Amino acid sequence: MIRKTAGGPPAAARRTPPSIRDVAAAAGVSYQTVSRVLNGSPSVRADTRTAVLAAIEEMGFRPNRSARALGLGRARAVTVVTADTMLYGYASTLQGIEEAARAAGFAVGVRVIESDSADDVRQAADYVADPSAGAVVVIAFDPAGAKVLAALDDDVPAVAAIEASGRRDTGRVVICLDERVAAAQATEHLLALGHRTVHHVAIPSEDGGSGRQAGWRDALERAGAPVPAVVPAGWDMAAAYAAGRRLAADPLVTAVLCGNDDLALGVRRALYEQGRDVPGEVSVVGFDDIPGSAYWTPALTTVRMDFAGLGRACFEAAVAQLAGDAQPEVSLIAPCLVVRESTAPPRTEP
Amino acid sequence: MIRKTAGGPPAAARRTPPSIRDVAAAAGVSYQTVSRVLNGSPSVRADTRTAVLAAIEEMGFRPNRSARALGLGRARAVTVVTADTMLYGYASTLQGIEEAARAAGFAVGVRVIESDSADDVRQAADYVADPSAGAVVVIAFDPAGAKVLAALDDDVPAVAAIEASGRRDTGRVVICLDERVAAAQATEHLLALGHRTVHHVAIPSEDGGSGRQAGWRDALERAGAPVPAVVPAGWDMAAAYAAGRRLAADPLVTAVLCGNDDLALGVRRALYEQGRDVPGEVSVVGFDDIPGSAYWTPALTTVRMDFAGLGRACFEAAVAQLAGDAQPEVSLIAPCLVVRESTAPPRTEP
DNA sequence: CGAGCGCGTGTGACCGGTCACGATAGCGTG
DNA sequence: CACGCTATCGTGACCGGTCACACGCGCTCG
Repeated sequence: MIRKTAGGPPAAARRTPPSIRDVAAAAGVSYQTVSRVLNGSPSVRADTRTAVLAAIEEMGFRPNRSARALGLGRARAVTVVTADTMLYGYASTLQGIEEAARAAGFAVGVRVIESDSADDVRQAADYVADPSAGAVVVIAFDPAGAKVLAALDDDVPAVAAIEASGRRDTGRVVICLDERVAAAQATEHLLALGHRTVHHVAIPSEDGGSGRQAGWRDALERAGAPVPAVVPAGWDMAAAYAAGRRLAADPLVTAVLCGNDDLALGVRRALYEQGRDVPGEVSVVGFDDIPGSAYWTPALTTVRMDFAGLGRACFEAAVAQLAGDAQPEVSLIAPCLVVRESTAPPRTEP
Repeated sequence: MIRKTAGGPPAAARRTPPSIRDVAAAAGVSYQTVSRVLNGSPSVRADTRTAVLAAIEEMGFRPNRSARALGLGRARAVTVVTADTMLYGYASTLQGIEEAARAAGFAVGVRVIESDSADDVRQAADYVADPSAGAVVVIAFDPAGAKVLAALDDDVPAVAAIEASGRRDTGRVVICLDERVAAAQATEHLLALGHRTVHHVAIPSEDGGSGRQAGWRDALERAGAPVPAVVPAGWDMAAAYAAGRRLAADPLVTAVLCGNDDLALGVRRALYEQGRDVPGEVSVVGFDDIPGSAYWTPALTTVRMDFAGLGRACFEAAVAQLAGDAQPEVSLIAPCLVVRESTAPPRTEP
């Protein structure tokens, strides 16, 4: 490592960045006073404070994050635990967390969960047990995230972002987007258009019962419509495409609710290849409102979700937990259906 | 912070996680020996090592990352500096870095650059100057990234991911995807199909001269084709859409190369709304091969880029720099054109 | 047979902050 | 005028690792 050079070259540039003690010496106070200024302690006289601040400014001093974390016991940081970083919902949530963290002067780390195997789950949980991880937000939209949440050591300050409320109690703070009512809304839109029922191509869900899928089922049951078998498609567009081909072959299918916009794309492509017009013959609705969906042909009817808001709320909650404060009120923008071109009344029977 | 409880409740669970000295005491050695085992020092007798390892295992000891970083002078971590986390190229590169880092046992941090203003650039550079940032990878596809790269303190171990070689020398290790030849390839494909020339809707570029745009120009000039004015569209699909409307109005436009797939989507939508068939009347090619592009209608001809490989290579290079090792050889998958449905020969003049 | 060397290990200081406590000064009060 | 209190500031120890160096031991070699 770099050590302070005692004699060094004559006009050598400083090697080691200034420490709190260097600043103290320059300002003519003790290191503790500098520390107090850094932490905004009220018991520092105004002129002392300005002197210290001037020294800090002049020397270009910046507190060492590792040292601070070591002394404090936990870092002023947030680390996001997630099974994926590219999928729109995950990436947007991460973005929301990052923005809020940066605004608050927190460092941000990312730890992805390789799989939901016991080993990978444990490794992720161990990772965030380290104090340098700071506060933790686990994105628990899927089984891997949910397992990590359960495996977390009790004393790591963590909150979870989940898909829908009503999940079994975990003893942890959770913040959710209400996808269930949103999915119901989308399904009702299709029903109101005159469709007999709505098929569902699903993403993997944490428990298969409380999120998008549940909302779809709710709406169908409330309307007394038949509830077709769910078509699972993973996160994979290819799987959605395959599912779409099967659906396309069935003349009774006139409306499809997809677990997310990517799946909707796969389904729509399959429909296209089979010559089934969207929305003329079958209506398709997605979920998430990814940026491109408004530009598709036809533009996709979908449900807009406030993932970024979810991320920000999670950050606030995680920090509150880190500080031992009461949980802040959360106010998220409710999901909303945005109707575009991919839905229409079913073709009237000839 | 949590302090060790001296007397504490009778059967109280341990509060503080075990430290290196606790392990040493349990194994009957000194803390330094434990440290040596942790770092794989060869000068530890085999049976001593196994004893220490057993104690570590039994106590569930995990080294404190902050303490290690403080002692070492730099953290075993990599932090990614980027202007964006959602755009496909950026997100994929980040993903590649994360995978490699996780495999190597490195922590990963993210720091996004708010804008390319002097202030934001400086803040980002300051952030990674902290030793806890570890090695640094700056994604310099855009002006903000390039500015941060230039603003970096000389002694922070950093490498940059850039769009194409041939950039002005920065004195920094840079790793690039050769987009220039890739763009030329795509342009030549269109020319070979019989198009008189190719229009270009561009993403922002770091210097407007060495990346995608330059490759396009190269190919046009080599073929003696006219070089139309570049249509800049930012990162914004709406801007691409607007550009597409203008292009659609010009009957001379028969082929469009877009700076990325998102822009291609905007352009294609505009063409669609104007009733200009793709690829019948105009051919469109994108860049990046985002996951959905194969499922669009028509499926997009585009250039596949190995962003994940770029990310992995950047990580390796950054770590080598952190360790003071020689730069490793990099081998990236070259970009390749994937021809799908959105390109065809121009309609023959009636 | 003693000096020299290499192996395996332990001790002390240090990284750069934080906490707990003590010291000093200035002030008001009985 | 002695006492106590508060505002302000400084000293020492500590967080949990790392480095530099010293030490004891057994071996080889002159």
